[in-house]
Amino acid sequence: MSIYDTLNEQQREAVYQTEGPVLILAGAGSGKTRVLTHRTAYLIEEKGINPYHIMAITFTNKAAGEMRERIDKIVGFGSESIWVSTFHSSCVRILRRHIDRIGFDTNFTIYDADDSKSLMKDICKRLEIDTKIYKEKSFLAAISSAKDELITPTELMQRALTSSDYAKRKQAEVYREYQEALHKNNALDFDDLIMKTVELLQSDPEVKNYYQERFHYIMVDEYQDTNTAQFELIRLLAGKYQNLCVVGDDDQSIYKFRGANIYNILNFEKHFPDAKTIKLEQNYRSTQNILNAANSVIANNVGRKSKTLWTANDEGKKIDFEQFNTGYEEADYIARDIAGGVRNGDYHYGDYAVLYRTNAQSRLFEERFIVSNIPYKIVGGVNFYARKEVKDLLAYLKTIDNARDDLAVRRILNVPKRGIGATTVNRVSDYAESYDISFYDALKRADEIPSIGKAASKVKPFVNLIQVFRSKLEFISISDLLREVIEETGYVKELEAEGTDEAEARIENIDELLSKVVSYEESEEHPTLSGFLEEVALVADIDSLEDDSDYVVLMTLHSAKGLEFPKVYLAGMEDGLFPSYMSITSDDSSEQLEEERRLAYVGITRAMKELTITCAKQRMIRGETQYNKVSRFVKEIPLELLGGKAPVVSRKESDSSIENTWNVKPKRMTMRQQPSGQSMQARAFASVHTKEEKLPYDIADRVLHTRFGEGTVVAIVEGGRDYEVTVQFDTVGIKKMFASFAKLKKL
DNA sequence: GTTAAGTCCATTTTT
DNA sequence: TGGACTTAAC
Ligand SMILES: Nc1ncnc2c1ncn2[C@@H]1O[C@H](COP(=O)(O)OP(=O)(O)OP(=O)(O)O)[C@@H](O)[C@H]1O
Repeated sequence: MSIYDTLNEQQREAVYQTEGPVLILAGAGSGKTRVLTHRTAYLIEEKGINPYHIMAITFTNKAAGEMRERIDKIVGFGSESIWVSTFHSSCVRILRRHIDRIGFDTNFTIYDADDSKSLMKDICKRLEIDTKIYKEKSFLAAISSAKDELITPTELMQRALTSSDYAKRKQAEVYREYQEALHKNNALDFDDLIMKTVELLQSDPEVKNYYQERFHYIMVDEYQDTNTAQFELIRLLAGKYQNLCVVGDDDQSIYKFRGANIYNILNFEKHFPDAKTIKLEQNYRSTQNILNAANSVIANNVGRKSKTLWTANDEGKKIDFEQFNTGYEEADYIARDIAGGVRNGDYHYGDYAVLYRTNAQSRLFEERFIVSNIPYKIVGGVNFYARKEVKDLLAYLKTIDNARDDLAVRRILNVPKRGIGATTVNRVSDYAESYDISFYDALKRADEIPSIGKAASKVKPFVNLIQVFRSKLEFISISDLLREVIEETGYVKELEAEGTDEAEARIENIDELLSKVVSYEESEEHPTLSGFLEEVALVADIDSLEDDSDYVVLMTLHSAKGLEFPKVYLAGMEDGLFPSYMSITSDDSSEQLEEERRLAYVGITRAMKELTITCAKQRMIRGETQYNKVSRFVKEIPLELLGGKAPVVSRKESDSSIENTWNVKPKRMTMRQQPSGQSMQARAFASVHTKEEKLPYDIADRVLHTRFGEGTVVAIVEGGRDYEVTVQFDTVGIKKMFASFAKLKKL
């Protein structure tokens, strides 16, 4: 029996249909991703295709890794030479080789959202735009959607000129400036990665030919969420052999807000007239009840491609629907339910996922889970690599690696404080501009810049520091380099001295960064600093999910796409939250509501065995209490599928008592890679320090600090749970710290 | 140039 | 509610 016998008939057809354009259109859990994996294996194993000629595009880096792994399990060889990656990573790979042909240096830097924003701020300042009226964010949004549609600054300007909209013209102008600035910095933003690749392939026949000849077979997962630029990219790459297989579900298109164009999938047969369409109809993931619920919700959308979806699985339990008075009770219920399920041996923590519409909702669950000692991991929110402390240290590494990223250099020039302020930065910047050199090169010539005067003496040590690191680069490992950066800059020391929970969380993140460097070094045969920085630039939070770890996963519905869990909670199912207030009130409300409904469909279909839907009558949203009705999507589920342990009854006895027991606040930053519940809780409690009755020192006493050395106490302020002590140190100056952290010794 | 206090304002979703 | 940004004081 071959492995292809584990597929059903339609799936097998999709696997065997290797030639020409193919659209696999199918509902959730029908094995689309599985088909792609087997199809790739089939190409290699049965068709004798060289893995080198196969490209597979996935939605996340994690999915790419998994696909490669599974192919490897089936075929046993060659999987490493298949091109499996996301759109963004693929483009970076192509551009690193060939972008010089369109006027960039191949070691361009990639700007993340933060970087783009600071660049935009500069530009608005330069163009004297009143950012109270025209917001940076709105410019960035306009530029981003232009790029998703492959619209150049010139084209945008032309469009703007035909309308009399002043704002549009401003946008086009800013777009042009923004692109020029990026070019000058030899940088690309996220959307550029795709657009520039398309530009490259369109303008350079040689490069286009090279890649067309490389990719004989191309496959794209989650095709319903591709945008116009990505479509064009695929069309170009597949232009020669036309062996393009796309896989998707129009009912799961949920990324319109970032440019996804559902017509890519709806019109696939028009784009590729000889396309073969294959539909998969059997769902292997969920129980009948769950599938029925999902089907009845999505049936309320119009203009869908017709699809059947059935399952041979059991009917399963009814969907547990619970309404609570507050979000606290909701979180409490879910926490108890999980704890109970694990206690009974029904599930492991890792079988559970809590899904919600907005990241802000994670907070209540986090607080509750800490109290209940439930191990969890929050996916999403602020990307790990976007956190201040991580970005600071990465900026050091970037600057050491090559100081061409002006933004990175500027970021760390005064971190830690070196007494270099905005004025100096601007003057150096002007100087760099007028001599057409990089910011860092200008810093090196600080003495020659007349306008900065004595500030030059402050810049010198910084440049020296970087040069010293550079000279070490070839002798020490990346992790040791990072350790030295941390040591020399006193970054962690400073945080330690702060002594707050937040600072502690930042230190943990820095440790985490260190271990990521170490694991990069271990995984790579020839680890390089540039290689590490590259890897780090495009990771999404979801990539850090580990399958074999035993923790409850909390994430937004968007992040959950493509995943599955034995038991799923859909929390906050309230009108105004989900569907969101924005979608209900906007002027193209019906369209937006359909997208929200698709999101609900995605959420419901993540569940394999059990689904719990919860909502709260009242909920705190940005400091205000909102009263919400049960989500319309819940009402679209037939009543007979719903059950509930305590449906729609208010539970008096738990009213206020719950809120009052919640006094353990989680740290401000979500920890990465939640360890076991036990140590998590231990740490959470460890941060609640007890105030000492009386301090062993007083104002004007001489004291000793483990890091800062000797100093004199200048002030002691009694705070809520601790004393805040201000000390004038002999060497490092004045520092404020909490007594219980600083552990000062009286001399 | 740095820091503390004070004001405004926005909240979907993210590679 | 709290984060981002501005203003005022050191
Ligand atoms: N022929 C099959 N026999 C047994 N199990 C299958 C079969 N096909 C798929 N499955 C299982 O069904 C589940 C869903 O498969 P997969 O993730 O590939 O679906 P999908 O269509 O990509 O889902 P989604 O659209 O939700 O991303 C997986 O657990 C997979 O192992």
